Amino acid sequence: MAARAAYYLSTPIYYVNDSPHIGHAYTSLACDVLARFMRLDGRDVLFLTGTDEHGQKVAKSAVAAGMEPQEFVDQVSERFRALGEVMGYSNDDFIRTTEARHTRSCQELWRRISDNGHIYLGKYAGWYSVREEAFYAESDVVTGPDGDKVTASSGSPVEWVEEPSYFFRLSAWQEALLEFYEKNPEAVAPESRRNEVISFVAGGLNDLSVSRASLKWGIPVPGDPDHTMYVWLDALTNYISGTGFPDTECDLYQTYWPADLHMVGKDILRFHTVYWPAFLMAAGVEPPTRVFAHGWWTIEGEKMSKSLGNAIDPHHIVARYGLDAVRYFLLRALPFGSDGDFSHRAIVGRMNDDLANDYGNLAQRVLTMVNRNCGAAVPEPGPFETSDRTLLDEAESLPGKVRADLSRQAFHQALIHIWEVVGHANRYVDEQAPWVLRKEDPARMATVLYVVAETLRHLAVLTLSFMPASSGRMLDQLGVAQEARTLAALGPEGRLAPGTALPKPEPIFPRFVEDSPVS
RNA sequence: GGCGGGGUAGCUCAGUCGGUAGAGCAGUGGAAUCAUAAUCCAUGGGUCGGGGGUUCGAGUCCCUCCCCCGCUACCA
Repeated sequence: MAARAAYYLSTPIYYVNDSPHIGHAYTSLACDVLARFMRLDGRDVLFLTGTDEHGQKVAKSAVAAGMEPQEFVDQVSERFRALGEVMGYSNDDFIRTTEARHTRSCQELWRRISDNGHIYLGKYAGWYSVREEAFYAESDVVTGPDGDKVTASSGSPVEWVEEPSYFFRLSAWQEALLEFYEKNPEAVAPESRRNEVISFVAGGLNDLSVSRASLKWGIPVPGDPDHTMYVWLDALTNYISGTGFPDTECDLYQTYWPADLHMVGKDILRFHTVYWPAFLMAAGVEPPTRVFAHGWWTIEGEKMSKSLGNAIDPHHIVARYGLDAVRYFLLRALPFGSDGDFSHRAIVGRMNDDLANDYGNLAQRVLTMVNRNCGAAVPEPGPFETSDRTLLDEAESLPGKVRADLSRQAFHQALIHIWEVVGHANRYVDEQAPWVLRKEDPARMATVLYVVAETLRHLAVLTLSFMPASSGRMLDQLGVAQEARTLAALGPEGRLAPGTALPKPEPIFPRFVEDSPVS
């Protein structure tokens, strides 16, 4: 059993200036599968997502759109909520950095850091990229084709900024951070990212500018309203705002903080594994247990980019392939943490081979026989033979494997383990040939069909978090009651009750048939 | 430049403490016919990036070179 019943996980809060694309969908999807699985496993889950709505870039976009900033962010934040509905996310809360609860949380975190002596007023002078919300050293800036200064790495225009600024004494936290990584080997994943972070911190840290005097669209610095909090301090704090901070005595905070998992894309690894733990330690707050940085998607082999205009809109692929197929593909296509390629050919392969042929057809072939030959009810099994026991044992050992896989965010491995049983079950059906037994030994046929149905029950419950709708339909077809759809109900105690009436089965996972060529 | 990760069957990748190269997909042949023309079985002569070394024996250890990716540094 889990050492702790509560489980708190978060997506990053998404920057409202971006249009939702497959990358956002992917991060949240990974969290959603974990959240659903943990709930099935009896955990008390808090799954938080939301939007990041402050910053100079947002303010400029609002102006460009002819709107007040708040009006603008209200509108664009809604797109991320809509994405959640399309993708079927089960988040418990949706936080926005423009909410009062967040402002209060941010300002209190600042106060604590400041009271502990880790913030000082200095002067910032340097190149600043509005587009990237980031500062650049002189060495990273080059003169662009138009004579403007741009960053060497991305070509974003930069402007010279010189103003008073509050600084966070990040440089003082090097040793504490290294010790934190050392004592908490699970705190940064995957392993390769952990190495990167350690090597970055070991290379020395500079103090961090955490306020902007020229920026108005943000949270005012406590005690100095001329300054606005730097966007990353603002954004990261959402994770504790969502647990009721600064009311550290409230149930929410007591139950869920520190977070069990912050899921992030690899681009924001450093903010989450260096700055964020340092901010929290400086404020006397415990840092999160684990940060997992996943990889990027390419599209048909091409890097996703604005200039190529090939960013995938989740709404389109869900409309084309179906939600559950998309959910399955995104988590099965590659080892979680690696980069992957989204291609039409690949997703169709997974849909037809794994879902329709292997899994869906297994259910269909067995349930059809049950429907026609067992009075459309769960058959009454006789004594189990070795082959029956072998399959059932394997199905019953699956929850443990999947739980272990998902505890380290190995989604693909969990699915591989589940599909090993799908394959086993198909072979079992062929070997037992219930269509022959139907004439020669109906009692044995009933046992065989029962064993497969029971195996399907395990498979469907375990795929429920990945493909909620399809797996739910399969459980409907197996006559499994809603309250029995939990990991606790798996195993011998929760076996299907013989005699339970079953509906006429319908195919669950459709094959993807290519459109006929247009002449 | 430094650190780290990679270069294994047509494609995507596994390969634990060194012991005669594996999986899935695709291809080929066969069986079966309950099922979404789905399933099952059989089938891989691959210089394991190049070269050298250690060893009775090396994708698996050591050296070196080439290429790819990530992080990071530097640019007088």
